[in-house]
Amino acid sequence: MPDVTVPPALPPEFGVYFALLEVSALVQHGVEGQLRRDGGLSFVQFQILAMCGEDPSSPKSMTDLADRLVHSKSGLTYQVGQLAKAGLVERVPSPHDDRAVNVTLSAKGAALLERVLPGHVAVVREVLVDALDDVDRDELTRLLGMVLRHMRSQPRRSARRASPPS
Amino acid sequence: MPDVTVPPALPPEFGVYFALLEVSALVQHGVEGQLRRDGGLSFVQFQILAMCGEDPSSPKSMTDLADRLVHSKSGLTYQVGQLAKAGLVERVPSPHDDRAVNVTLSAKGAALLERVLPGHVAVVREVLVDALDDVDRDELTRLLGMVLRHMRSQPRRSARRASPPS
DNA sequence: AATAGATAGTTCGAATTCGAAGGAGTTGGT
DNA sequence: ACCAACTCCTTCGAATTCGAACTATCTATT
Repeated sequence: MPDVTVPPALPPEFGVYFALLEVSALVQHGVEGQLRRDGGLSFVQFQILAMCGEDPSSPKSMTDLADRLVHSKSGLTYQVGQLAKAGLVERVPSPHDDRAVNVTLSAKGAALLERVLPGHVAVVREVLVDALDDVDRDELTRLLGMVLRHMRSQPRRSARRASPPS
Repeated sequence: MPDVTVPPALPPEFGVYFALLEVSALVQHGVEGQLRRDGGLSFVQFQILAMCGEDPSSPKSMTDLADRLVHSKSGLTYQVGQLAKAGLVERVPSPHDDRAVNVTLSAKGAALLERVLPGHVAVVREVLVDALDDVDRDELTRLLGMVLRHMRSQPRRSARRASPPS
């Protein structure tokens, strides 16, 4: 019998880490089915549409979308291409920066978003929102907001690895 | 200005949804870099190793892993294949069920896991754990645990068949 | 036992993802 | 005006992911 080395247990405060990952994965999975059925959309595509519809007065660049959705830029190029091909979004050259491309919802895209949203809301409610009462839900929102602020305040992705030797 | 913006069409209690998704994506992204650098592992591969090392006395089947990591079975087959090819895990036929395959850490896999874990813990701590004080972190853990229980009480992920409700 | 229906895992093709490399535009210092 | 460094986005190839179809095994009912 191979002696099984017991891997070092993680510190107990890391329960929050695993719980977070699993909850988020389960929510995404639950939502993906609905989006596919009701609108033929992948989760990422839905996120792009939702973000574009969020505030039409401030158009979103590819980089804005990639940062917020935590997606690679090349992946975004691909998905925005798919959505554009389907006539759901339009690429609009930025007036201020000739390098940038803004992505806006087309009328068709806005209509699809509205068609998909009720079912989406229902699934998220069933799977996530209804798991907690109002007080606990507000508390969870507050705590996640704190984490988000903490993360956003940290250095960008160009984080150089601190050489540990010294 | 609120920390968490929500598309106008969504009820306000859905802030928790967007916050959850973004936090989780950022944590994963932060962790991926460290895993790749320190161990040449993808996040999924690390999760598989970590889960196998969690409690060697209770071996994990492919389905166990797929359910817990919220991954497709075919994707798991691929990744376990990669890990086995690298000599990090071993496929062991289940003694109780000839259909099932259990995945166990090899000595090499356990060693790699131990080598990668300290840096991993450091990144998770920096990015997530340190965002909150002890009280808030425990509270977040508790709330996520409640959501998890709620989700798990619902039909399994594998439950997917066209069976007419007679 | 014998059958039907679930379950475990794999294989396959198609779609998606990422990182690296590259083209084009912008910025700031001189 | 110039040049270097930076940013925005796309293209490309390789790796990963999923769902559907399939084989083999288990379970429950008859």
